[in-house]
Amino acid sequence: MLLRMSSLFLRTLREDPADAEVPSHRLLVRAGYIRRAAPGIYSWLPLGWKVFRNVERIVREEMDRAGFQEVHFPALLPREPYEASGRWTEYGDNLFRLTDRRDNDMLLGPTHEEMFTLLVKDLYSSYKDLPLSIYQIQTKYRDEARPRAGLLRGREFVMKDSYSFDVEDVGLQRSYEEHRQAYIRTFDRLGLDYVIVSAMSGAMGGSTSEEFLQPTDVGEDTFVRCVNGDYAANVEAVVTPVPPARDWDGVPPAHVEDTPDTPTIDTLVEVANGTFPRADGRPWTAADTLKNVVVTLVHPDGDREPLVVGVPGDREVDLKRLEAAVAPAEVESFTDFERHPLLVKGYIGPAVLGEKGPTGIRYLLDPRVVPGTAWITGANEPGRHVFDLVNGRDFTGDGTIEAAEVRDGDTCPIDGGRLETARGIEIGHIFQLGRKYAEALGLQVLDEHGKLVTVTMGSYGIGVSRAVAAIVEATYDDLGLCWPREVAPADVHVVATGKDADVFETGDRIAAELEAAGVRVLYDDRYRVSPGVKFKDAELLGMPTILVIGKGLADGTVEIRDRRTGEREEVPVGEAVARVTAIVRS
RNA sequence: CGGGGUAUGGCGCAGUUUGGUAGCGCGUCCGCUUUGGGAGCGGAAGGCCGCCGGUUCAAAUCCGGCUACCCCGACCA
Repeated sequence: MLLRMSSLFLRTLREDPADAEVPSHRLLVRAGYIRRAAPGIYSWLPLGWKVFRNVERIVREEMDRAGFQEVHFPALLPREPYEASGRWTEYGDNLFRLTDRRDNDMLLGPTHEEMFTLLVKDLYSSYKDLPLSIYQIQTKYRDEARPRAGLLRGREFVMKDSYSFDVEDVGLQRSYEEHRQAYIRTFDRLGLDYVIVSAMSGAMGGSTSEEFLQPTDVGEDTFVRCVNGDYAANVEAVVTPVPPARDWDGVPPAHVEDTPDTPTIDTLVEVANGTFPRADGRPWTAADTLKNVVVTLVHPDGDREPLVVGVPGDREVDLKRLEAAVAPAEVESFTDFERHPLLVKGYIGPAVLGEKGPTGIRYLLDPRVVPGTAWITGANEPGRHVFDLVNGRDFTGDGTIEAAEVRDGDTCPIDGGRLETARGIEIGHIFQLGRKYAEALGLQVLDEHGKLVTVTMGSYGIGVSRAVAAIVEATYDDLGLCWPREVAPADVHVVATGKDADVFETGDRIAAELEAAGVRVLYDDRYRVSPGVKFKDAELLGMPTILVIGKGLADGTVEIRDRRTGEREEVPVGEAVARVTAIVRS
């Protein structure tokens, strides 16, 4: 259907909207693709809706091609299934809740694991029915504390979510791999320049998990990748290579020293260098100290447990990494020093820690704190620290934990190369859920021996509306939007400039012929609009090819421009349709 | 939830310090001119100045309270 600018429901803005910061948000609003309806909730206008549906179509085609079957659940859901899985309470304020006229609790679905699981349970009861992968493309509702950046984090958004059901673990791995391949094809077609990173399954339970990230500074996820290209991971999932254990021969016995007024690492290093210079003359640094950070874990059943994390003093504890490591427990700051008199704030040391120590508090160490390493650390008395305290000789932890911050330049766990940090938008996430939901909701089938077994599941998501924004972030330039052809609202933007009837007659004819040839056309047939306005709009709106009909017509030529490269070519009017068609099909 | 900011026509903003007819640019409508890089001239429509209360002869402006939105952080498959 030919899109005519003269009647298209569109108003482009000459200036940036004041409330939009990130490029995708700014440009989509300015180019008249979306409008804000409420915080984190957007309306789609004709051009935006076309892009959205193109993205949705590509996702659907690739899911169908992989043999997954599409279903469609309601967005408005009853409370019971979410009560059964525990998420009615777990989701907390992020759940949009409402009641119907009979006062029954309802919710707007934030995600649909429960519904899928129960549907399969309803219909299937034999191992012969499996494996099965089903999906939907559905509007999801999450009452985010802080929606931001337009489509990147909304309270209403569209997600494609798939679920796989298998009897055995190997089957789950196969289903997972099928989804992984389908995602690769999907994101390739969407024109994204994504990175696949190892991720934490976090609160979802389960084991293997990977994220598809579109690298960009405005992304909300931080990930690392090895400069040698053999490793990429979300910071939460980064594995620290463990240095070899060291020999502690020659390390003097541990000795406690007075270090007044040194509650922080900085003050400690200063006093250590001033009062206790090292024998070899090398100055103490923060990396020589062992920092013991107390936090409170809140377990899902409500139990509160203090935990001490020991990290080299030059690193902070990264709360996100810590939470990922202790999931499903949550982390709160520790304030209860009154009930734990042995914990001396600012001077906490290993001597009182550990499940077998005087406090009985679990003590987990950063992987860098290997046996044989010597540390300056708290002596559990105000103003006192212990020097040359050796792991394995003088203290041990209850295990290790990945909770220290990850930094640019850290070491790759695969080949020892340098890790670089970057930000990205999460556009897809695949993981092996395992049996958590199947167990909670009683999804079992009979195996070949007639025995009931619990089904193992995988869960796979693509943020469809978010992908629209991610594509913009990956493709925009100074002039405006710049769509990859397959998701663009049209293949070619035909611009008629000038006032001659000839120009518009030619434009009408070429637009019609292009449409007849199967080329999607946006036709700027606005009369009495100056050429400058039309060119600016064409660049802002971002169709991949622009065909200008104007002053060249006197010489029998029109101009074809590539929106991305800016390249221009003059072609005879008679060849314009064939030329554009060839470009579109190439 | 903590910190910062903003709220004036469809959009972007000035006006608030020092109370006195509500303004500018863009957009929209009408007329004439203009047509290869966001045209010109003339005319017009469009505003409970976020809300509630107070002070005052008089409040966009001063005072008190509230709300909404944006940004940073916390939170968030």
